[in-house]
Parts: sequence; C-alpha cells; structure tokens
Amino acid sequence: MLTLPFEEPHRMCEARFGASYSRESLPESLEQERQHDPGRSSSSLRETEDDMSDREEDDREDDQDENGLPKKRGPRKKKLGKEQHDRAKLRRQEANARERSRMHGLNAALESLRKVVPCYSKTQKLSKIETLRLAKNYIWALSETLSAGKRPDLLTFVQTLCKGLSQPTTNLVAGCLQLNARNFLTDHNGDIMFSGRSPYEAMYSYQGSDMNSPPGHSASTLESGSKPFRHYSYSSAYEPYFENPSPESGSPHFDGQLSPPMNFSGIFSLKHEEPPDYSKNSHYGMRYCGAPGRAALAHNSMYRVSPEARFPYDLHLRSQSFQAQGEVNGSFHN
DNA sequence: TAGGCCATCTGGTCCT
DNA sequence: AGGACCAGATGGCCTA
Repeated sequence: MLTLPFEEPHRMCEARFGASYSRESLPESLEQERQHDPGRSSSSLRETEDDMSDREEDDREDDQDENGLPKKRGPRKKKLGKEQHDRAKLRRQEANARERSRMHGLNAALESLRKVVPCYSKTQKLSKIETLRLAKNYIWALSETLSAGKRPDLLTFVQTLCKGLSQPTTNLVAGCLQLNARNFLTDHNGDIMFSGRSPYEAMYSYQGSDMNSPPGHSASTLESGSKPFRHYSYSSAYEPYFENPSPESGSPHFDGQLSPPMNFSGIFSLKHEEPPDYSKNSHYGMRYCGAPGRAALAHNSMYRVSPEARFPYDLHLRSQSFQAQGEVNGSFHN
C-alpha cells in the first residue's frame, strides 16, 4: 500500500524530534512534545495515567488468577520509594526518547533507501515493507545483470523488480516505466500472459493519450489499478534469462539463496571475462520522455529495445560503454 | 467500517 | 548499570 508523504505535519514527528535528544534537554523535549502535539493523545494519556497505573500496580500485587497463582509472573517488583520511582520514571522517559530517536534514524535510512530504488516519488511513497521488497528485487536484478555481463531484457528486469510487490506498488513501478501492469500478468497456470502482441508491445500502453501522460499517470495504468488483478508470477519468463532461481519463486527458502551471484571481496564486481563491447552493437538506449533532466542518462541506458517497436521513449543510438547502476537507477526514477 | 500503515510506548533481552 | 535492540500492544490516520 502506498502511503502519504511523511512531510505531512500531522503524520510525522521529525520536526518535533530532531536527530537525537540531548539528555539534558529531555524533560523539556517531552514537555514540548506535549504542547506541540495535542493529537498524540495516546502517549500523553499514558503518561498522565502513569501515576495511576503505578498505584494500580501496587494494588495488583495481591491479584490472583482463577488458579490462585499470581497474575504477574517473574520476580515481583520491589516497592520503590518516591525518589526511586521518579528516577525510574525519568529513565523510562529517556529510554522512550532514545527509542524514538532510534526509530527516526531507521526511518531516515529507509527514506534514503527509497531514494535509490526505482520509482522514488515524494508524493507517493512506498511503504516500508514495499521499499524493502523493491530494494531486494532491485539488488537481485542488478546482480543478475552484472552476472550476465550483458544488458538485461527490460521485461524480465521489470518483472524481477515487481516480484512479490503489492499490486499498487507493481502498478507504480509499471507506471514509472509507462508500462501496463496488466500485460505482464499470468494466467491461471502461472504463465506469463501477453495479449497476443510481442512482449515489448504488450508492455507498453498505446491507448490514446497515454503516451503523453506523465509517468505513473497513464490512463491505462490507473485503469489497471482499478481492476482486480490476478496473482501472477514471473517464473516462466524469468528462468530463461536468469541462471539462478528467481527471488521468491515459490521456494520458502528463498532468503537463504539471496547471496549475490557476483561477489568479490564483499563488493559486487563484473566477471573477469571481457565485457561485451556494446559500442559495436546497434543497441539502443532510451530516455524517459517525461523526465527532461534525464537526458544525460539517455546515452548510457542499458536497456535494449527493438528499434521497430513503438516505444514511449526517445531512442538513442548507443555509443558509450556499459554502465550499470547509476543509469538504471536514473532511468527508473520518476 | 475494515484493513493497512505508521509512530510511539513498553518491557524483555543482550551486550558492554 | 545503562544503552541498544527487539517485538508486542495500542491508537491515530487514511483509503477502498
């Protein structure tokens, strides 16, 4: 599910909590938090009820369940003096603040991850789980690309990217590429289904003004999002290109197979074979029409397309050498 | 209204 | 002892 941007003040608290708390300013921060976020009723409520719950806790010590056993397991809490109680409370508040700070750091890292996976959008953010899934697929696809040492088939690349993603995210990824998600759905048998056209033709929507729609806003993409999707898998189209099992291709042990196919001293590297000389071939790079700032990327795109295919991208004769990550990244981002 | 996503609080566990 | 990390619980917001 796609989520709203975190910048929305009523949703996000980055403004309230900076990168981290200074321990001295903690109680003040908590006070500011209360003042600035009246909507944060739960935690505030919890804190105001803190004293009450402490009292209840003391009372509860005599509580027993139906078996006559104490309801609370483990060693009973010592009764704290007021000073100790206040200190424990303060420590809990500090721990809460640290936890918030930690989670903010985690979110910041996740946000930076969002920016380097395909289809980054400030207005329509991927959820955390979808970001992680897409990142995993992206790494996988790039690894396979490096492993193969040749430009990937765009269809399989996109299919790998979308593997395991939710329908809305799949639509978004497809939308970023001006693809029609419906065209790489599978039939009941799990086979990739094309609507009687070549894969490339099937991937792109040519319906009316779609070609002029901004990325992610094509009518067909939206339409596809409004219809119920069948479940699909990429297994059949995946295997011919990728040597290794596809991510999550039905294997429950996939996570154990995720090690990068090309790993050299912990860093991805190309095979020692001579890299293919792409400049000798009449391969075409592509440039995303809706992204004028991407012009610089156009010449180095790794995707090969059929020159006769109708294509919503500017085509450029390729003359530069193969470059992988940056250009792929740039080509996918909208 | 249900379900998804999120931030936060909280207590437990592990490590230094 | 204290901090980091984790997972469960909770409640708010949003969307279909």
